[in-house]
Amino acid sequence: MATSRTDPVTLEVVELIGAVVARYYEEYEQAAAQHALTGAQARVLGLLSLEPLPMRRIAQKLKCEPSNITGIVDRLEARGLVGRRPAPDDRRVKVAAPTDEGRAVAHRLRESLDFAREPLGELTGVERALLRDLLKRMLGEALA
Amino acid sequence: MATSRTDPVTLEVVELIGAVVARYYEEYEQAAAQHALTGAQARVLGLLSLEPLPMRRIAQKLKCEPSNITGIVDRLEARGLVGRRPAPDDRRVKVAAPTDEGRAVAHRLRESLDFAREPLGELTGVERALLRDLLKRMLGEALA
DNA sequence: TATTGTTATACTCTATAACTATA
DNA sequence: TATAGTTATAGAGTATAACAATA
Repeated sequence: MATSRTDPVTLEVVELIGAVVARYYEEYEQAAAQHALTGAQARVLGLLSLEPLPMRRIAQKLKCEPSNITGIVDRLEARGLVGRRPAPDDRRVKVAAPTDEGRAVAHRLRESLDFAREPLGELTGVERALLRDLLKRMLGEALA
Repeated sequence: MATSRTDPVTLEVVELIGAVVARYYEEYEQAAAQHALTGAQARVLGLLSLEPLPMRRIAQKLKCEPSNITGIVDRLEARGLVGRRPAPDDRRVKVAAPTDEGRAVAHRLRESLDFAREPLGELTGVERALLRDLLKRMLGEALA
């Protein structure tokens, strides 16, 4: 197939994906700031609102060093959005979980993340399904 | 049309876009690190390799405060990748431009940004064109 | 006076290495 | 001894405010 890595359509798609990434990131930071959170704090809170996690697991999900998570959770805890509790079976492990207020903020945060929803309104249902399938194939096994 | 902001397909697409953004960002940082650059430094160098720019214009493009650009360009200049020169018509303005080595690094950086190219190999030419059109419509006027 | 770039300051995120408490 | 979390440290990005040079 005509799949040179530098064919015009491919380069165009690469540029468009760059634009999507820039816009998504920008709007994510703005949404976080509206709740007086940094991007990293918002990401951790969002993670924990799905499922309480040990510190080390948070670091794995965010692909950063565990030592960084200490400070981020510290600041979320100081705001009353997150709490730590020792795991019953291994007292070395500390599980971070959102408070009721933390869950509420995480929910409002998701609501205000209109980016990928509002512009999707431009597309018909069939087109959105098509886009979904193309993105899925593009991401391939990396979805795990 | 059945365009509720919370219909299942829309939510799925939102999640997929989040995955694309995460992967793109991660790989961008890695590519930058391979050249001993931070993400911000790589972005500025990439911008300047297209066109020399006054400090203030760089800040506008990166959507950050001008005071931040001083340090980023300082570090690129210390590495010999970028130079500053006063604008002839307004000596307040300093135009940053890549050196020959800066241009070479920017070029290699682009080469190593395989993300949105390699996985696009999964798609046929027709599918890539389809993806391009969908992304274009999604981004709408924001492409300016 | 207004604008460009810089400096000074404070905060956050990041990685590395050393430390503690458990296991 | 190994592992989970933390602390200490240093570098980088960010915003804000004040400043110098130029317009």
